[in-house]
Amino acid sequence: MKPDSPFYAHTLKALRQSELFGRLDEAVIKEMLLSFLRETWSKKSIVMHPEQTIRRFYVVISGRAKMTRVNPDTGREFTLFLLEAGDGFDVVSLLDGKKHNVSVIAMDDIEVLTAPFDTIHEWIKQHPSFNREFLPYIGKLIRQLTNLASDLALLDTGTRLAKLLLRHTTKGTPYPRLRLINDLSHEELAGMIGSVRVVVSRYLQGLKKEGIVVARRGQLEVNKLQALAEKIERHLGFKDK
Amino acid sequence: MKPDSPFYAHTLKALRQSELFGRLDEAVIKEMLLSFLRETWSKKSIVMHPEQTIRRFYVVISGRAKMTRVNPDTGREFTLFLLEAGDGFDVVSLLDGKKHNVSVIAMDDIEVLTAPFDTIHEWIKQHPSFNREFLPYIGKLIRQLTNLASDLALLDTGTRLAKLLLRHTTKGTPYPRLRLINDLSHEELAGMIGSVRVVVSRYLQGLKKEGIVVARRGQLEVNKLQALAEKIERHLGFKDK
DNA sequence: GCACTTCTGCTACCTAAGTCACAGAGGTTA
DNA sequence: TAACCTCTGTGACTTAGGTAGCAGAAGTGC
Repeated sequence: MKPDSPFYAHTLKALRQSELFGRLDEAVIKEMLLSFLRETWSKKSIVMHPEQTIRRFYVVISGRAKMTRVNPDTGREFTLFLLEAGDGFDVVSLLDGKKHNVSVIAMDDIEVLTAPFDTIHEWIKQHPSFNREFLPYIGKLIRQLTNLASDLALLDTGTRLAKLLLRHTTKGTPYPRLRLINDLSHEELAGMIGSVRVVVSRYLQGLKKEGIVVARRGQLEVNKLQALAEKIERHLGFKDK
Repeated sequence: MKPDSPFYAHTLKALRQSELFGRLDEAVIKEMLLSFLRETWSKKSIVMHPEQTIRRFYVVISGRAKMTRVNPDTGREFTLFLLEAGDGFDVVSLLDGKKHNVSVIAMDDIEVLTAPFDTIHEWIKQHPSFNREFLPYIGKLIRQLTNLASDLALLDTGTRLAKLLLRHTTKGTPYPRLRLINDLSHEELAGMIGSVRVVVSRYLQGLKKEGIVVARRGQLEVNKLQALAEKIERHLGFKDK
């Protein structure tokens, strides 16, 4: 992407705020941005399917996307990651060069940057500072995945849902705010905790009746942050979040 | 570990055969080995608990260990990784420097090498060749975890068990061999697929009756590799293993 | 060789969480 | 504004997978 592009300024800004690029020297970021191509994808479109995982690396600039895997028998979809501005994919293929059986689907109209794997590999080699940001980012990914897996193995659906909500709630004044997932359908929420629409609906009813959440079609808010946290604590002792 | 140690030779050999160190120059391996300390741990002992994750990095030289997380309410244990010779832990804390809520427990009498995080970070910085081996290794970890999580979310217990067995079976002549997990108790196997002893026993009975596996106390073998694979295929279309 | 522990198999039972089906509310499109 | 689609709520039903408990087999330690 060239500096004279009409999108240059806000794209650069997004990179500056990202975990992967934010702490790099201005000159380095700009150099990298030169190698990136900008793409836009409309809501619900498939940004990357399994066959394409080995080609290019993507960075989300605006909007949300989900990385999913589907059970072809039942048609059930499981969301491995919710990707937002600053997130990159697919990290696995980038690391080991092999195909990865996941799809990435846009949840909003989104903007992404993309560059070939070779370019990223070159950056890792040439810019120790980039490597230094990249490694902790991968650490965060693994952390998320270990939590996801052990939650699935050890907790019931109600607790997993409560954790999902808690994780995305920020204590705001005067009210807490549910970030990033507040407008998702029950179907989507279910996909994120490895369950099914009906079951999520049921549990949400429970939370509504207790006054812990407030919901209307496509809009969810957490009302009693404390009560939500207690609900989870009672069911387990994990502190790792 | 100094070259005159009685364990030097076979430790060096183990490193040479490992994924992380195997392809490094002889001189580099030897230099690294100098910084490592050797420890031994007896079966069932806790090699590392959550509080210790931030201190040192470990590499397994011989024997097996499991990385687990426990639900304090139910006491149920879930095995995130089975670690064997060549595997390192804890990668997450190494990458982001934060505590990680996992324990590592020896499943045999084991030997490990250990070095402070700073040392490993230094290697990553100083030895591009090490970084080059390290990144794909992390890729493998993430791959394993995404599979673990999506299997838990999308597949039934029987299929997960079948996949566990298949994954550790090597086509040998004249018979296939079940590697690494052939002597584990049903309890341990259950921990690896996020289930419970009784349920695993049940499914194993089924497999025995079909002649797919042969088992006696603490000894499990796969007899009909093909049949096992078909059992899984029927239940899903994943090719990612 | 005996006592003790660990593992396996099996039965009976319970329940969380799934499927199916339908109706009405709320948005969106023509 | 009518027709359509998507989302949510709910009831009835099924079932996979869990708990509890016990007995005997197989190892282990003394």
